[in-house]
Formats: sequence, C-alpha cells, structure tokens
Amino acid sequence: MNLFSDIRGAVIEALAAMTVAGQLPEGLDMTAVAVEPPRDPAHGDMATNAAMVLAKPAKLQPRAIAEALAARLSADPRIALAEVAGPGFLNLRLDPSVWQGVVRSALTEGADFGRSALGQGQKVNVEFVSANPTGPMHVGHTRGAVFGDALASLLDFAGYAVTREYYINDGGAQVEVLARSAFERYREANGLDPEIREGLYPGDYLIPVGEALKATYGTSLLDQPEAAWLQDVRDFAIERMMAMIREDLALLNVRMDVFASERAITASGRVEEAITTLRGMGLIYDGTLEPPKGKLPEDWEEREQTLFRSTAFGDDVDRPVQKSDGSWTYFAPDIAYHWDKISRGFDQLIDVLGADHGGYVKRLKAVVSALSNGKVPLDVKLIQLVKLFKNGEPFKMSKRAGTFVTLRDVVEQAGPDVTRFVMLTRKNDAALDFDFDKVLEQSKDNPVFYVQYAHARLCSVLRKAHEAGIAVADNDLAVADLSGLTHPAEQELARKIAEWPRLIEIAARNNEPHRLAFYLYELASVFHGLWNRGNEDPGLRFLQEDNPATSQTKIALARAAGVVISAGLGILGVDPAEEMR
RNA sequence: GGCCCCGUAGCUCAGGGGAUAGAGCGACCGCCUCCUAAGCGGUAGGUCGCAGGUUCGAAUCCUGCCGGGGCCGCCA
Repeated sequence: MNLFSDIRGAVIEALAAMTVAGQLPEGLDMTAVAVEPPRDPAHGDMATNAAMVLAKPAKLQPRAIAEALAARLSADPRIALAEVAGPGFLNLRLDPSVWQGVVRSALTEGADFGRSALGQGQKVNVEFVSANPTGPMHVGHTRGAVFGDALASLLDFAGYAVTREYYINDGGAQVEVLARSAFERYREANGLDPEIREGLYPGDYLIPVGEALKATYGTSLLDQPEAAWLQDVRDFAIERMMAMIREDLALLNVRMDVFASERAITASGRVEEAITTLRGMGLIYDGTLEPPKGKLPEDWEEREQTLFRSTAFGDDVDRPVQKSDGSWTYFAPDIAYHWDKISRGFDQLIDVLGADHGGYVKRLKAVVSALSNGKVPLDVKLIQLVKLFKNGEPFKMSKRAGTFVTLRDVVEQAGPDVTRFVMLTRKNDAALDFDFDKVLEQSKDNPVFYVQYAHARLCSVLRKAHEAGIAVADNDLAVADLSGLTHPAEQELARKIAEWPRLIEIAARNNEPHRLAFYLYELASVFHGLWNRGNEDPGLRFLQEDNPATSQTKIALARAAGVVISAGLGILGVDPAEEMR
C-alpha cells in the first residue's frame, strides 16, 4: 500500500464529484494536484495543494475550492479532520486507524512493503562500472559500482525490469598497451629484464599475468615478433583482468547480468550498421571542425573527417566518428553499443559514468535520441570524485608513489556494508569525502552504524519478548490488535513508515538511490527517539513485561520499522545487523 | 573561449515550485535502579552566492553576473 497515493486518489475522486456537482468546471488538469507530508507536523498528517493549483484554471477563489473539498473529504472515514490553512492548503488529519493499517501492511507485506508498480515492467538497462580491463578498480570505480548496483535494485523494487550491464572496453588501443605490458612481465617471468617503457602499465598486478603466460606458453613467444603474439597475449591479459574485476565486484556484493564486449559488438558489424542507419537519416557527413577554443593543441591541423550531426540534438559541435585515415574513432563503438542496447528492446537506458566523462553526455544522448527516434530516454548519471581521508588528513592517490588506492583496499579496510552505505550518503553529482577512520567508528556520527543500531535494538526487543513467551513472529504481529497505537510518538513512527512507499517512487523517478540512505537515517532517528521516550515513560516501551497483548501491539510497530530498515538496507546492499558487536 | 556540476547554519551536507528553510558535527544545558546511553531531549546559530525575471507562491524554474571544481584533442 502507498498511503499517499491512496489519499491522493480520494482527493481526485472528491474533485471529480465536485465537477459533477457543478462546483468545478469540467476538463480541469489534475496532474499538478499533490498530496504530501507537510513540513510542519502541526499542519497535520498530509496536505494537498489542490485548491491553489486549480484556482486559476477554475476561475475560483482557492479558499472556496478548499472548503468545498474539505467538506467532501470529511466524509471519508480515513480523514479525521480537513482544514483550510494558509493561502489555500488543505491540511488533513488522519484517523489513528490509518496508521494502524500502515503498520499492518508493513507486517503482512514484509520485504515487499513499498514495492511499486511505477515501472510497469518497463525494461531498463543500467550500465555501470565499465572500468577498462587494464588494471584493478580504484575508489572512483567503487562509488560508481555501488551507485549503479543500488540504483538497479531500487528500480527493480519500483517495478522495472532491470538489466545490470558492464561494458568492457576491450577493443581500443589501451588493451594493446595492456598486451605489451603483460608481455614484458612474461619476459620477466622467463628471467629477462622487463622493459616497462613510457606509456606501458607499470603495475605489479601484471606480474602474475606474466607468470601465467609463462605457464601457458613457456618460452615459445620470447623471440616472436609482436604481430605474432599480440592478439593472444591481449586476449589472455583481458581475461585475467576481467577475472580480477569480477572478484573485486564480488567483494562489494555487486553483481552484473551482462558483460558486453566492445570487440564482440564491433565484430558483429554493429558499428557499420549504426553508422549506416544514421547516414540514412542524414546525420552523417564529411566535414572539418573548427579548432577548439582556448588552448590550441600544438599539432592541430585542419582535416576532413566523417562527422555525426549531434548539433541537431543540442550538442555544441558535431562529433567525429571516423578519422581522416578511415578508421573509427573511439566514439564509433559507443554509438554501436548504444544502438545495440536499443536493439535489445530497452525502454530506458541509464549510463553511470565518471564525472570526467561529462563532455560526452550530450553526444551520447544525441545518438540514443537519433537511433531510437526519440523513443528511448537516456539518463546519464555522473559520479563525482571520492576524496580519501585518513585521520582527517587528505590521502593523496598517486600511482607513482605507490599510494594507489584500489577498490580492494577500501573494501578490505572498511567492509562492504560501510563502503556501500557511505558511498550513498551523498548525491551522485557531489564530491564525497571518505574517511577511513570515521567510517569505521561505531557511534551515531556514523550513519551506517546508526541505522544498523536501530535494527539491532529492534532485534534485541524481539529476542527478549520471545524469551518472555510473547509471540512475535511476523505473522503473529500481523494479526495483533493494533488499536492501542494512539500515542503521538508512536504515530510519528508510523507516519515515517508510511512515507517509505512514496520515497521509493520519488527516488526511482529521479534515479537517486541516495535518498534511501537519508530516509533510513531519519527513520532510525524516529525509532531511537521513541525508544528513549521509554526511559521517561515506561508505557512507551515496546516490551511491557506483564502485558503480552500490549507488548505485541507495540512490538508490531517496532517490527514494522524494522521491516522497512531491513528492506531499505537490502536495496542499498547493506546487511541489516541483528546485533552490534 | 565553450560546456557541465557546485555555492544553503562556524563545518559536512539534505531539501530542487508550496506554509515559520532542515539534519549531523562543533558549542551550551539536560537525561541511565529502566527493552543496548554505541542512545535521547533542549538552546544558540541563516540575506539559501549576487541581481533581475516567471508565478497566487522561488532555496527550488529562467537570464545575467561573482566565486569554486571538472571537462574540451582524430587520446580512451
């Protein structure tokens, strides 16, 4: 159930009845009518802007509409009080039974409470990570991985059919560099001095690859010319790198449905196909580009290239797809890849990219718009940098100094739960500070801990109640008498729980999983607050020693909060701890 | 030069058309005979960068400017 959409339905129904009764003109657009939680709890449980939104088109005073609407809504048993306030808000106070209904829904629906039909089963492709298969993943990839995985889970929960996809850039020049680098390590494994020339990858992680090459090929490649071994060594090294990357993702509990290979897509003729399609639309032409403004590259030369008319879709300049020598630019496989995704029938595409790829957003959107006739929206989520700290001091990453912080370093130190939650405590387009010490702190300063602690406290209550012989299994609590949940502090928690389904839809609409992290923090805060009220007012304790029935009632509320915390953390990929150690 | 992101409390950040703008940290004052005080309550703290505009209503949308960061190439 989604209480907010239920009540909005009641408002829309009342407005329709007013139209029939001649109190409103016909044909009004109701899409802007919203039912939201008011900022100030004193304003009631929910508020609707209906009267203000409709006043102008209906040519009526907002207060007049609001009053007529209030009169109709008052007849709804769920609405205890409807009063007009401010410039025309209609504040609604809900009957306590409504909150009891929310708690019961959470208990009966369990992990599915809040699941939405918003997506209507639409096929969404979430492409994320897509780190080059040339080395281990670093912190930046970590954030992208967590974000993409959580977003995918969120969209799944919101009713989309989600595919998690990794695009392997195994077709460009950089994998040949990888091959040459690995070959040097292969020579090293055979007792020769490696020549890690400028431009090759110097990382130690290639040493085992060199050894593996030796194990497979012995000395047979040593005196061969590059042309003889390049392809085999490249494929061998890519496979090794991808195995390493898969392991890293597994450490973070990130899973992929599809690993798409640039080389496979290119080999299948998708590039030519996509370019031909674009050409058929008149979007490909031969021409020369203006030199870039600002600092002019030293070797700038005007040359004719094959260009994609991305300016037709709002890009700043047209983009080259083919070099002057006829070979494809790096952009061409990207076109083919997105064409491939469109061809696979996705209704929506999402690309999760590093913020340094911001300059490609327009051309990617242009391509997707062109190739799908504007039917498939592409949302590009840019992931800002992660700034690492240790003891409050910035922790500079440098490949040269050997302080290159990998995904594995982070996860091994902080653990997957902490890493994931912290990475989601900031909007994707805001830079994130990640302090190794703060993140491991077990106090309320650490949001992960704070949320997990709320859940652990609940579990503690459940254990104690169970020991006391009170039936606290979910199906027992779901049929408990909830009419005793009338205290304002208890209703505050129920109100927060009721926001969960609405939050899911807002977060999913905006592709913003960070909203879940913030919400869960708030929910935990309300839970801790109610818990502590029990110190002063024993009547608010969840466990009422001598009264199993009342205990069941109150524990049902606590457990409903726990259901949401558990589900929410589940979407973020964080384990809801049952006890803190 | 162009494009993108950011600018909200002393600090770190939510909120991104609705009412008197929120949270955490830091500061100050309180709360353990009691389900985990690893927690809770309260006080103080604001020109939502600046200036226009749209709107019944702008921190939120539009334009310009200021300040910070990022990107720009036949590289990937």
